[in-house]
Amino acid sequence: MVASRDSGDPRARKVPTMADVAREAGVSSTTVSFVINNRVDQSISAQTRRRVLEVVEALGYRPNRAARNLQAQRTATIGYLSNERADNPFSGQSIAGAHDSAWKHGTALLVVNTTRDTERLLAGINDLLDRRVDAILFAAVGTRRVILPGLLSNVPTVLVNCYLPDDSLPCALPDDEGGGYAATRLLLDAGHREIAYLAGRPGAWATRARLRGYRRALTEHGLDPKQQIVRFGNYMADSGYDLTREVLAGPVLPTALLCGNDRMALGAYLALGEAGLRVPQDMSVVGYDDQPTLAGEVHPRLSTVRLPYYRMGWWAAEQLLSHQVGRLPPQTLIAAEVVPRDSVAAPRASTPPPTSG
Amino acid sequence: MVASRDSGDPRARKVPTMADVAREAGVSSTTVSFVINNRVDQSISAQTRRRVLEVVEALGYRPNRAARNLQAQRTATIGYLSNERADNPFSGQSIAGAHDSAWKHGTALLVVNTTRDTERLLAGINDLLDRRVDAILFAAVGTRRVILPGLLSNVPTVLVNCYLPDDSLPCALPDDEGGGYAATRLLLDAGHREIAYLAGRPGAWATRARLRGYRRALTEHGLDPKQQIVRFGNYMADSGYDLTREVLAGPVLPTALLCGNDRMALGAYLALGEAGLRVPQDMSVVGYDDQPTLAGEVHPRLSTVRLPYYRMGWWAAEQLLSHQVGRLPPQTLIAAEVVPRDSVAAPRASTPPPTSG
DNA sequence: CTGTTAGCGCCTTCAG
DNA sequence: CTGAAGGCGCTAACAG
Repeated sequence: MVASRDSGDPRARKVPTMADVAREAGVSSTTVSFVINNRVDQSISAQTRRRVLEVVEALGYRPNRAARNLQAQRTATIGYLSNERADNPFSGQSIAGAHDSAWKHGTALLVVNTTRDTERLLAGINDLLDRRVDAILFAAVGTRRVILPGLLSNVPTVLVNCYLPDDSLPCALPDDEGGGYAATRLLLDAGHREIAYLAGRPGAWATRARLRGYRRALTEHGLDPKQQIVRFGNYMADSGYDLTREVLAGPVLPTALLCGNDRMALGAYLALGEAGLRVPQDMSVVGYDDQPTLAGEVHPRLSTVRLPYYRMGWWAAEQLLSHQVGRLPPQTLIAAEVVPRDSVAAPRASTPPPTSG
Repeated sequence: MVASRDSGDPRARKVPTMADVAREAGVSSTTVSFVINNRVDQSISAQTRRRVLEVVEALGYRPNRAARNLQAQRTATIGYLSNERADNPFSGQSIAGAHDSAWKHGTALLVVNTTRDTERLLAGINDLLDRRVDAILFAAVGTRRVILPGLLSNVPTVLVNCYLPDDSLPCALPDDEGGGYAATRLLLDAGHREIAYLAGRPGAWATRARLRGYRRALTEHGLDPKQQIVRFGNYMADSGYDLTREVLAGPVLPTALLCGNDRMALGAYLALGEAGLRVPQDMSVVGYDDQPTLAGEVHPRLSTVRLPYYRMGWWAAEQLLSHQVGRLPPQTLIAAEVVPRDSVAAPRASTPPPTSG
């Protein structure tokens, strides 16, 4: 419920300025400024300070940031620029991470979505530059390589979820190899030896990284990756469904399905259900992403690996706001942690591996 | 790839000011201002205009918005304030809608997430006010009633996905009654007469509205809502799963399941699969929300109703930026459109209704 | 058609 | 311990 201050239209009452406070308190505006900003290098008598603060309170004075921005040559604002419309289930997390870090530093977040169009990207950067943001965080919706205009070298910039061909700007990337490794270990440690990998879109950065992790985990366990079933899909639930049916129709039945992401795992759930197989009793399933309102809610709750969107956003803003950008390595991997839930169990019976050589 | 303008550190080269342009072009800064802003009420000789533009180009001059903001007493910025951390799968859509509208108007979006804490909310509003945003869009993550501090009457404000007890601020709300009605009609039109409603959390605004729509559609079709199965859950997939099992175990089997949201529909899919029932051959299912990367991807693709997050955000920003706020009704319903996909078919056999009276 | 002057609201020298 | 003066970069008002 909003109680109108007065019956007139909003902002009718002139908002008090520092000069108003000064006049009312019988001091100069310089003094007011010192009090407002708690300047310790200046000594203000307790007397004066108190009077100023009283007037500030009485008038409801608040400093005008627009004026302060002009004079300070900084705006306590960082630009969050995304490479496409940030409306997927994860983008909010990355924005929230950047936001929370910024807020902690008394800084605001200006969000600008671009399209995949270069013109638009340029316009977005220019707008941010014109507004004199202190720094820019450029975020991609899906992990990828990007090409960016040189304009960005005019302001501290950190990349999130993407990287430049020449690594000329520091970036935060999800540790998908580590994630793939951890996901595989989860299954290995539960006793599985036949772990089919229902991978995502072939060629994608994430797909390749996760696959590397998968292979490394297998190898470390003395298993030959070449002996395992690996199929590629497209990261959509349907492809998980189709791939699972293919695998179920195949000659060798794995005891676990490692999926490219949670949506594919969901497709696997559906196909498994149709085939009369139970998760995890008949088949263990592991996803990837920890997709909000999905992974933790399906039945049985899906074991998965959390994509560190929030933390990437947070980390990038932290670097920007603590002026670390110059000292950063080209790429920083942010851990993707395993979220063990209910979709993994020990394999039913220890079936012998496809080849015992 | 970023090509550094020069080898020094960023911003080393002083960015040119309007005075620089004026000096270089041999005119006054007023003239430069007129040219830059394309002021039609002022007449500038083509000669002068061209020279100024050349210098602007040569120096790479761009107006400093911070300075302009101070002088213009407006910032071409609107604040997007959310009642809690906007990191769910939908919040990005609402931000994107507001953003796209703002961008069209040459306006930027300052995003501030608050927590459910009043202190923090107050701090967020004050920050936005201090920064002299031209307007504020207050968005709730889930549709609900809210209480807001009177501070907001100092700036044009529109609410999204929430409303005030006294309707003193205009708001955009999803037309969930219309959505519930449309979803039910989808099933009715396909020939279903026994439509169980697996509703969401009892008492929630959305639940009540959708239920009203459901009942209205039934009644219009000469069906008695009281004869239908209605169960309440909590909007999570698990409750859809549990409720579906309950219904399947019951004495009367409906031919269709109308679910409180897509996650519950997903739970229904899982339970149905386990029971050996196929969607839509054995049971039609309709969800609600059109949850991104979920509804359109499950197998079969889920028929649902799209929650108008993007459009609510867009609409609110439009009102704010076209100064319509004063003329708005207390509540504006934004249509929630049906998205027919593959999870609805005609009922297998026309079983007689539970009671034929 | 163009220039001069003043001021948006704040902060930072530099004097007292 | 406090005040006066000047300027951040831009635009509006008023001359000429």
